[in-house]
Amino acid sequence: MIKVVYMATPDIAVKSLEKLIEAQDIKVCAAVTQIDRPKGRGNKLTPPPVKVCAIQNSIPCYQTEKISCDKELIDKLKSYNPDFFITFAFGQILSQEVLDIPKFSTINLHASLLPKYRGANPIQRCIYNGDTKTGITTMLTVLALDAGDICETDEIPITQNMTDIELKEIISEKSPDLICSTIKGLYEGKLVPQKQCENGVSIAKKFVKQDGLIDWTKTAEEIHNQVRSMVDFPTAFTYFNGKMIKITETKVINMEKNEIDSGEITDIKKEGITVKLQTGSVLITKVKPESKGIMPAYDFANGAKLKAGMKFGV
RNA sequence: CGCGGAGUGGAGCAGUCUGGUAGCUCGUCGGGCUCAUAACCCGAAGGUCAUAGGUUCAAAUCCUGUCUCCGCAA
Repeated sequence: MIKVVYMATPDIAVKSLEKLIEAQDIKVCAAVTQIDRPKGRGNKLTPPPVKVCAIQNSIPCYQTEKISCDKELIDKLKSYNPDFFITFAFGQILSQEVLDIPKFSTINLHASLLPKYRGANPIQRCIYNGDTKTGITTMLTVLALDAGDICETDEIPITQNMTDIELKEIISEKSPDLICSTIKGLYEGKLVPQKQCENGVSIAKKFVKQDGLIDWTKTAEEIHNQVRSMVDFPTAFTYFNGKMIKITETKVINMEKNEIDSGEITDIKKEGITVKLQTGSVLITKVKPESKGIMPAYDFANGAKLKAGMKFGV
């Protein structure tokens, strides 16, 4: 029986926890997550999804603000005599003292093909940059950011119109198997972790609100990649008549050069709103105005009295 | 009680400040035009104005409570 402690917070990591709980030869001794945080409108205190899942499955769940400083929790974790710590979108840096607790090692699942996209935001960044493939990687956790030896990887192709939400879903589905296979491989000594190649290192920073602002002088592809990479957060947006309009779905129509200096609405039809750019044209198909829900771009155009020749961004 | 916006035929909106006949762009249905159409022309159906009270001769509109949805901030 392999004893593990699972450290994770958001919903992308829930399926992996469920899988570990189901696995016959693995015992999840405990789960560790971030503390409940005020969230959403009204600042309601919300428990992290992993905690909810742990409680439903009667797994002891510990919450801490900073595990490295939490002496009591560290002692508690030691008492389980774990073989592995598993981290997946945990959101805290572990100290060497914590890393040394498990008999075998602490392994981390990272949502990129390392050494590319180390850091907090690999999933959205690869779409934003227009990559055609990404993946998930299990690695040994070391003190340096996502720099540990690679255990196993699984590639994921990124299709033309894939969004961050879809990619997250795929990662959430694929991660459980990779985690299980890695712990078993390490436990049985069949898996030998490989050093990361230091050449292709890149860092994926988190998006901030302002990253969502659409620059209409960019190319059709760049805008399309921006939109689909941040549907979940922060969501690409522009302005129309002084009000914020979020754009949640687009298509690239062409990449022809045009003699204009920024985006201009050229056509409005059922499929959506066509915006012509310096390089290419995008079709905006779904939109989310202030105070409203997501709606087809054509419906928005009808209500907002949008006409060809108008521009977004004001 | 963090700040703010919104709820009006099937969709998206205007009307609310200044109370007095339910409006606009679409969609749907029927008819016409057409070789034909997602185009155009004519006509029709469809709304307890989120909900519960209050004020008033009269409330979508003013006041109060409730529900739902959303933006910001964290």
